Amino acid sequence: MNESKGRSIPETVKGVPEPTLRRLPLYYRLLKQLRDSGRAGVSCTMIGTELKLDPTQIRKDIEVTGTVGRPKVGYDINELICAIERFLGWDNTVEAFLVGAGSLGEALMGYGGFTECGLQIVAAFDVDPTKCHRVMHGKHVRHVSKLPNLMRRMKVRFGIITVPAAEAQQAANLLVEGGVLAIWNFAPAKIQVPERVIVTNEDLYCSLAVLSQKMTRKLALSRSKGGSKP
Amino acid sequence: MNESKGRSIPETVKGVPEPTLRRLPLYYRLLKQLRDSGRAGVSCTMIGTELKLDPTQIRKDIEVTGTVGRPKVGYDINELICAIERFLGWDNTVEAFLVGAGSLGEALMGYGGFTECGLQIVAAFDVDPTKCHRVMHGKHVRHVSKLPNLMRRMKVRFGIITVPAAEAQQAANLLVEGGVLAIWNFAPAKIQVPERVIVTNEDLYCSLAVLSQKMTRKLALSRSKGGSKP
DNA sequence: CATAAATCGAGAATTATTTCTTTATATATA
DNA sequence: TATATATAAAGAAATAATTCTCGATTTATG
Repeated sequence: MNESKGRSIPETVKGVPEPTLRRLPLYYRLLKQLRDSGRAGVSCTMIGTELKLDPTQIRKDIEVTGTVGRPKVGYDINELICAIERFLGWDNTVEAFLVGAGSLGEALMGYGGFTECGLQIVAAFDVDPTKCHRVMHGKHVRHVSKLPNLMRRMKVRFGIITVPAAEAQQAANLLVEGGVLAIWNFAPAKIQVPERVIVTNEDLYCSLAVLSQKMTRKLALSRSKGGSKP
Repeated sequence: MNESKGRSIPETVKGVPEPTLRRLPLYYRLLKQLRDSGRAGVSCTMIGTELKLDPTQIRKDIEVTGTVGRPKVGYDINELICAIERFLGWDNTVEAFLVGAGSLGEALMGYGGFTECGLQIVAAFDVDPTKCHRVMHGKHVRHVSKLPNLMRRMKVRFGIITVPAAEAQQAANLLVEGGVLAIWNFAPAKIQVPERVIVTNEDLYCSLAVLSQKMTRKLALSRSKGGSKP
C-alpha cells in the first residue's frame, strides 16, 4: 500500500534536472552512513550542514524521488534511501559488458561499490588476444568479436567503454550491434550511436579543465595581488 | 605583439561558468583533429555541427578565451587552440603527485594524454609497502609517509587521489600537509580541506546516477506505452 | 562594383536552476 | 493546554545558462 497506489515515482514526465541527479548519490551515501550509525530520521538542514549545500535545494531534490517528510521531524532515512534507489533504478540489477580490459577497465571491474547501484559487470572484452581468455576480478575476458552475439544471448543492455580514444567508435559499434540501451563512455572521444541509445561520457579532460582553470586563475590573482612583480 | 598588449586573457574577474569550462576541452580536441587534417580556419557553425551543439553557445564559450573571429571566415584554428590552452592553463606544465597505486592510479599514470594538458604525474604513493619501491609507467611508487616532505622539496602543488573511499581523507591530509594547491579526487567520498585548496571530485556514482536514471525512465516509458501490460 | 551569403558580436528573450519567503504542521516545553 | 521552535512544502524571486534576433562585416560571385 505504498508503491501500488498512483504515482510512487512522479512518472518523471518532465525530465529531472541533471544537477539534481548528480546530487542524489551524495545524499544516498551520507544517508547510508547515518543509518549505519544508528539514526532513523534526518532533516534537510542536517544534510545541508554535512554536505555544505542549501537545505532548500536538498528539499527540492528529494521531492523528485516522491518522498514526503514531516515538519519539525524530517524524513525517515530508510524510506529516503529506498526512494532514491528506486528513482535512480538502483533497486534492480543491471548487467553490463565492459569493453577494454586495460588498467582502467580492471579498475572498474575491481570497484566493488557498483553492485550497490545495481550495476554488475558480467564480462569484459578486448581486441588484444593476449588479454583474452583470462579472468579478471572474477570476470572472463573475451575477444571483442564475441561481444554482439553474446550480448544478445545474455540480454545484456548496458555497456562500458574503457578503450583508448581511437578505438571508442568501434567499441560503440559492437555494443550497438549487440542491442545496447545505454553506454558509459570513459574514452575521451565522442561516439556516434543511434538516437535511442543513451550515452554518458566520463571525459576526464572536461573535469581536469575545471580544476586547472581554477588553479590558473587563482595563481594569476595571487600573483597580481601579493606577487613579486607588480 | 599578441599576448603582451592589454588583456590576453580577460582577467577572469568574474568566474567563468563551469559548463563552459567543461565544453572547452571538447572544442580543443576537435580543433586539434581539424588542424591535423590540414585546416587553418573554423567557424562556430562547423564546430556546432560536428559536436551537436548550438553555434551561439560555442561563440560565447570561445569569447571567454579572448579569441576574436572574423565574420564570414571564423577563427584561426591555431590561435584558438593556443587561446584555449592558455585560458585553461594547459600551456604550462604542472607536476602532480598521485596517491593510491591501485589499478585506477595505474590507469591514470599510463594515460599519456595528460601531458597534452600540461599535467605530469611525477610520482605515486601508497600505504601498502608491497606496492612501494617499484616503478609504474616510469614513475616511482613510494610510501605515503614520504609524501609531505617530498612534495615540499619538489614544490609539487597538484594532487590526485585514487585510494578507496575510506582512505581518501588521510590521503587529502597528506597532500595538505605537503602544501597542495589543487586536488583531483577520484575517491567516492567528500574530503575536508582548508578553504584555499581547490578540489574537483570525479565521483563515478554521480555520473552513473544520470545514466541509470535516464535508462530507468526510458524503460518505464516504453513499458507504459508499448509494453505488454497496459 | 554591386549583390548575396556566411558568420561574428552584442544584446534581448527564454529557459533552467537556485535561493528566498511564506505558510502550515508536528513536536517539545512551560 | 498554550506557546515556541524546527522544519517541510509551495510558490515567488533572483540568478545562471542557453537560445534567439539582428546589425555589421567580410568574402565570394555575377
